[in-house]
Amino acid sequence: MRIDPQSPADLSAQIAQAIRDAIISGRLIVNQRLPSEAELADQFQVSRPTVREALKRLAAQSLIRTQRGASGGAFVNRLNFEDLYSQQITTSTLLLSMNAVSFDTACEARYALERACAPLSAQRRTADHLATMRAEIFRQSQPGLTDEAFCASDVAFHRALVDGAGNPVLSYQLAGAVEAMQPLMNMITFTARSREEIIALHSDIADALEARDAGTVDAVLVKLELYTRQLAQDVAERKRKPA
Amino acid sequence: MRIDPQSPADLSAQIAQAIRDAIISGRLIVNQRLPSEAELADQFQVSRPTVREALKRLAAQSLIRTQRGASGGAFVNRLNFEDLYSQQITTSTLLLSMNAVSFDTACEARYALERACAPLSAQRRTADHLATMRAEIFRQSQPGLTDEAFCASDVAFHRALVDGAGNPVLSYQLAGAVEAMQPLMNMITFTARSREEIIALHSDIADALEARDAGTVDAVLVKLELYTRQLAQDVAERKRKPA
DNA sequence: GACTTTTAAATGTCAGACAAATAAAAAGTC
DNA sequence: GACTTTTTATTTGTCTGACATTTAAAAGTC
Repeated sequence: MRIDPQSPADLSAQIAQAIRDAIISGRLIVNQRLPSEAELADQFQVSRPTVREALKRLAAQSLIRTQRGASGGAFVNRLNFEDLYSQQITTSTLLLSMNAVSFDTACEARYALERACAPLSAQRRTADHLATMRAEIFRQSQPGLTDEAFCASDVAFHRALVDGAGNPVLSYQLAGAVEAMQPLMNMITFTARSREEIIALHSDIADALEARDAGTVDAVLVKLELYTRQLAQDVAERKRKPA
Repeated sequence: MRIDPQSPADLSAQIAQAIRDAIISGRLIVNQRLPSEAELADQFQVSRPTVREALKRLAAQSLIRTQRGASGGAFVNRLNFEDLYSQQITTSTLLLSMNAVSFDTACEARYALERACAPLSAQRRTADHLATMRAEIFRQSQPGLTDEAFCASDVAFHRALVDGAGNPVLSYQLAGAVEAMQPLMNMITFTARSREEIIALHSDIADALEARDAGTVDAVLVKLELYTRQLAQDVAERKRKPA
């Protein structure tokens, strides 16, 4: 692992990249301890604060974890989906809030992904997944529910659908898409409440999944997508020309 | 923006989270300049190195960029897909190489996502996308091509298919899945060369996309998935019992 | 007015120090 | 000897203060 002191890039960025490469290439393996900060500083011929900045960069990507104390140090982290979920959600939320992608584009991607999960979920969903979905549908039909709680339940419902596919990669990919849209969906439900319709569609999905009927699930998801995008469009128009 | 000095978490992590929250909530908007490191240190009542570690964490996630010199500083970054692609690829590659997910699971997710793009791509692909795909097919059929180059071309082909959907979110999600599998696919093609079959399937896809026939694209992708997973399984078995 | 020089502000880097946590080793106790 | 307590060494977390480097704007010069 070497760096180029003449490079215009920050030393800490170079060091982070060098260590990252070592992890990706397998020269550093999971749970292996990196040299101490002092040793790394010596090795790269930089000061300890510079090394620390590099390590913080890697920690931000969950590539390493650090422990204090004797026999502490920085260790190569085994990536787990928990960490990745939250990062994915943060990224997706920002993409939407910064207008880097339109709601329509995000919505299309979200339902495309969800429909990709549907056949797998119809095939593999367990009784647990079904029970979760039924429970969320029941919660959604409670009259006193706040809009926020309804949206959270909506997210949980779709989460169960996706998890039913039994593929953590798909779950991870969709976590961002679904959760990132919650704030915007919230805004929509505030103005255009139509819970009955959504609940009915959710019930259709649960029924179809119970019957392992992938085709129907897909069809209902298409309906739900159209409905969502229509609502978003209505809200957008109402905003442009407020009565 | 406040932090809790009593919290067990690192101060730099807390500060990073506080700034991250401010960006997500919209209190800090794109291209807005953050206070200087000295001001932030004063505001959070910590030292400048601690602030710097926090900023490096955010920089690692592409949330901010820094400029040196007068009127320099840290600025809220508009997320762009270029940055996100490479992060996604790094993450996906590590997930695979660390055995956090099996090749089979990754493969299933990858083709599920790709099939989700197929109908959109059949509808929206431009002549450009088709030309790219044809060019890659032609390259793949050149006899002198190395295995690495064949794989790279394979990636480029599928990239064009996905990009044809015209949805950057889907492209971004798939970038990781497809590119991360390249090294492993490489390994497979080394042992079980069967380029003709793959090229034939690629041609079928291009033809179907030209005819805007989503159903056929989907069917061919299913074939390709089965073929890929069969190959992977064969290689795995051969490894377990090496003749 | 156009060009050059100076200046100030900001990040990048360094050195050295101390605090706090932690595990291992050492000492003490029964 | 086995267990508990204390000590110690190691390592990260944080601070202070300093200097180098970059850069844009201000000042100066022709």
